[in-house]
Amino acid sequence: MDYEYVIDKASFPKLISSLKPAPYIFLDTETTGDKIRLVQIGDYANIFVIDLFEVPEAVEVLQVLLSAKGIIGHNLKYDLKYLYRYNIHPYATFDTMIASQLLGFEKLSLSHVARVLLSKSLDKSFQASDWAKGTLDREQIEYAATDVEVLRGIFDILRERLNSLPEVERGSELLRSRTARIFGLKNPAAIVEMAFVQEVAKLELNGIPVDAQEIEKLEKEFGRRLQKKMMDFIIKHRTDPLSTKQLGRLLTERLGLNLPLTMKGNVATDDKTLSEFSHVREVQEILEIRKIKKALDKLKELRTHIRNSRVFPEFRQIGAITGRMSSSNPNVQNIPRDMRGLFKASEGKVLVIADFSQIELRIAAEYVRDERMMEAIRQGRDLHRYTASLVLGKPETEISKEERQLAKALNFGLIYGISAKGLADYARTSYGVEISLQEAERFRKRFFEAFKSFRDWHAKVKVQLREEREVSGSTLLGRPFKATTFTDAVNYPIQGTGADLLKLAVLMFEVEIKRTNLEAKLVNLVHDEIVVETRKDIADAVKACLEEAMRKAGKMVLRDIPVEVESTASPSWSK
DNA sequence: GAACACAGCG
DNA sequence: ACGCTGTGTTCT
Repeated sequence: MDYEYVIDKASFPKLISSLKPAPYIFLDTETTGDKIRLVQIGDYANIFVIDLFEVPEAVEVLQVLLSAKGIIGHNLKYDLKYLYRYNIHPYATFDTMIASQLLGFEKLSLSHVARVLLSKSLDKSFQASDWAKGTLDREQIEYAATDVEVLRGIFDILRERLNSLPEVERGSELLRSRTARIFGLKNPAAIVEMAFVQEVAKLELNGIPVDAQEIEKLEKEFGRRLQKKMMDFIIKHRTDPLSTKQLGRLLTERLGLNLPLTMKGNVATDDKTLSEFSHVREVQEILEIRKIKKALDKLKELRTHIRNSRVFPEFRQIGAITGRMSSSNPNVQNIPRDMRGLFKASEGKVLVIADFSQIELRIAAEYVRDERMMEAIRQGRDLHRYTASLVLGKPETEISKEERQLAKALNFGLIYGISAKGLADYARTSYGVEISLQEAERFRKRFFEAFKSFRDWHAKVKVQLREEREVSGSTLLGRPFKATTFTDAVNYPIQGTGADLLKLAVLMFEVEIKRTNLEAKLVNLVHDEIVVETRKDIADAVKACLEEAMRKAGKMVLRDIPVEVESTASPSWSK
C-alpha cells in the first residue's frame, strides 16, 4: 500500500494538487482525548496520513480542501464532532456504517463490513494504541493508512447496492441535492441518511439546556419522600415494594387479590393490572412508590449527565430497525411530560418546539392509498370522530367521548396490525373502554368495510407472509425493510416513513436557516418532534422557518394529503 | 452477565 | 398491538 506520512509543510503542495480533482475523499481520524492526532485522507490513487501534532498548520489546508469535498468514512459522526471543533466543515458526507445499516447489516464494525464485502480481515488491534506519544511507530501509521484503503473498497460496493434498491416515486427532488450528485446516489432514503449524519453530529455537540439547580433540588426532595414511603411500606408489610416477587406474594397470598400471571408465570403487578385494584390501600401505596421511584430515577439519570447546565445525550442515527433514532446517556426521548419544564433555555434564549400532528395515520392513509381516509384528511376532519361515525353508523355530532376513544384504538390498530383481541385489550387498558371480543370483532369488520384499501392491504400482507414467510418492502422514500410477522410487516413501512420524514424535515430546516441567515441550535428530536434553541429576539422567525421546513418535507414525502405542524416558542420544553 | 419486570416516551 | 432505554431484582 502506497501512502505518504505528512509531518512537514513541504508536503502540502503535493497533497493539495493530487487531491484537488477528486469529488470525494476517503477520511478517517485517530484521536487522543479531545485532540485529533492523525487525519488520513485519500482518493483512489493517493493516501496521506497527516500528523496534526507535527504539522498543526495542516488544519488550514483541511479547512479549505474539505469545504469543497464530499468525505467518506465509517461512523463519520465520530470524526465530524472532532473536525467541527477544528472548524473543518466538509461539503457533504457518506457514512459507510450507515450505508451498511440501511442495507440490513447487523454487525457494523469496519472490520466486519470489510470482511463481508471484501473477504478481507482487518487488524484492529492498533485502534486502541497510544496515539498521544511523541513519535508514532511505523506500524501505527501504516495501520492508519489501511483504513482509507478499506473505505475505497467498501464504498464502491455499498453505493452500488444502495443504487440497486427498488426505485421509488417520492423524493425525486433529492436527486439534485449535493449529497446525491457528489456521491452518485439514487435512493432518496439513503441520500437523506447520508446528509443527516452531519445533523446528528451537531445535535450531540449542541446538547440540551437544563435547570441544573432545580434537578438537584427535586432529586433530594424525591429521595426523601421515597425513603420515607419505602420505610413505612417495608415495616408495615415486611415486603420490599421494589421486588415484584415479594409484591406478588403479598398481594395474592396475604391480601387475596386475584392477579393474572406474566409470561414467565410470575404474578403481574404492573400499573395496568393493579389499576383495577386501586381501592386496595396497599395497591395505592405501591403505585405511589413506583411513581416517585420513576421520577427519582429520571432525575438521577439527568443529573449524572449534566455539564455546564446542559446534558449531552448520545443519539443513534438508526437506533430502531424502522429507521427511527434512539437516545441514551441520558435518554431524552422518554422524558415524562411533566418533567419537560426542567429543560430550560438560558436567559435571553427560548426553545422552539414543533411536531407533526397524527403523522403516522396520515402516512398510513397515503401508503395504502385509502381514498376515503385521504379525503377525510384533506377535509381536515377529526379522524377519530370520523372513524367512529363510519363504524357505528351515526352522525359525527352524536359521537360520545367513549366512542371516539374506541375509534382511536381502531385507527391505531391500522398502524400496529389490528386483531380483535388486541383491540379489546387496548381499548380497555389505554382508554378505559370496555368491549367484548365479539364486539371487538364486529367493530373491526365494520372498520375494514369503511376503509377498504386497508382491508386489502392487510389481506395481501397475510397472504404474502403465508407464502413467502417474509415481507420485503420499502418506505415512501425507499428505505428497505424485511418483516417476518404480520404486525411488523404493517408497522415498519409506516413508522419508517415517519423516520424518513423527520430526518428530511431537519435537513430542510438547516437549508432554511442558512438561507435566512438565522442562528438556531438543534437540541432534540423525538420521532415526530423537533426542538431548537434560539435567541428570543429571532424566535418568531426561527419558528416560521421550522414550520416551513416541516411542511416542505411533508409535501415531498406525502404528495396527496397535507401534513399539519404544531409549534410554540417557550422558555422551556413544556408547553 | 443474562433475563425479566416495570415504567417512561412516540 | 409497533418502536425504543434505564433501573432494579432475580436467575443461572
